[in-house]
Amino acid sequence: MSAESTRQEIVKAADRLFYERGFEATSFADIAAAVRLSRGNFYYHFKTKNDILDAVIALRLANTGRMLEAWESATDDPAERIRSFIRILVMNRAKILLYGCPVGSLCNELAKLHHAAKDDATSLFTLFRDWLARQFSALGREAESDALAMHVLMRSQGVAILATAFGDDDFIDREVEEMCAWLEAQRPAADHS
Amino acid sequence: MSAESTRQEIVKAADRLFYERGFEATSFADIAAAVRLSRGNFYYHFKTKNDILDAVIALRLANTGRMLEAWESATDDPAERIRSFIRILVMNRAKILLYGCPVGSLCNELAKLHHAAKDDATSLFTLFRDWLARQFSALGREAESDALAMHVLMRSQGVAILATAFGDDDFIDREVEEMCAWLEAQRPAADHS
DNA sequence: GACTTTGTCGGACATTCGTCCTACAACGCT
DNA sequence: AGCGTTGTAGGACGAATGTCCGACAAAGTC
Repeated sequence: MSAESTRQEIVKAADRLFYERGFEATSFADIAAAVRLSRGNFYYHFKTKNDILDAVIALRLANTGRMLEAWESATDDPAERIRSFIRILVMNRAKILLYGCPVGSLCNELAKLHHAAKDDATSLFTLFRDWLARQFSALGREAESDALAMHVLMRSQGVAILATAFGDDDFIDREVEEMCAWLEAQRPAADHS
Repeated sequence: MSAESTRQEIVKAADRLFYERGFEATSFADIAAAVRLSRGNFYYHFKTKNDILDAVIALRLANTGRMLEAWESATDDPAERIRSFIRILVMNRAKILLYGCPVGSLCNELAKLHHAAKDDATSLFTLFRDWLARQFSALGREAESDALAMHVLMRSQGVAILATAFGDDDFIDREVEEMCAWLEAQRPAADHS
């Protein structure tokens, strides 16, 4: 097995475990067991736990970037693109009910730990934020595009938190529907000048 | 010092530390140091870490209950009562920017840990949820009162998460204002029958 | 066929974790 | 004055933590 592919296996396993258990609660031994490597051997691939965290964030940034590009290629309609984002809540409902949002929970944990990588984790949000803002601009809401993007982000975070806390499946559907209705209402008023 | 007052000191310190650092990341030694007690002596007051968590949740339930009663005594206007809830985001902005929402982050962490006390933590949300639902009922929205309560809860959770991630002070103000505007729009349509 | 490189293994390390016990100081009661 | 209760101190316990090292198998290079 090449070093690079082993490294990727480690990062993939760490990505999953950091999401499911949290960063602090996941030990070297847990990740090692997940990829069936000896615990000590980790030192060869990653010097510290923070190095793994950096690699996981980099992986998520790359994956998120690809996902956003795919949504952008799928349609020219900005509203439909935004709906693609909103539908994450439905697509990933099973995992969200158990573990919440990977980005939100990581940012929250790193904030509490005053962790150096907190800003890197936040940049995952920034990726979504800027992409959503571009879609709202394309929708003709240039002036408020960033505020609208933050609003969409805010709603999906809130839905994820409550869905996890209550384990409520239907709540997700209701709020997603309401979010889509809100989105339709955001189309700019027709210009009668 | 009586055992009871020492116990309360411990629970108060644990409450703060669980909020600021998270449950898992807070050790017996941390709490002991905060109340200037020897680490080993904890066994006299609390047999296990879970016992402390239970006591912290009980304390939060009691404090939250008192807060809701105070809001209910302060005014007869249900909308103004709901605004009292929304204003938590402004009142506690400093701590929220650093650590997020105490309830949301605790529920999320306990969910990831598959912790037995997760449902107890969720009952903190339930307290707010039922109280908010009663206010919406009093506002004349009986049929949708629970959904509206969940919507308010969802928004405040989302605002807390993003405010923490971005450290954005103004974002809180903007979303609180928008939430109040949304609330005004929730008054039932006048009955013309 | 000797030599270097690459990736893995098993375990050592100091520390910290949650848990638990024993010894003792301070106090109220008789 | 002697006694029992109550609360604290200090430290022991095994397990687990993140970090790190030396030995070694497999593969490629000369």
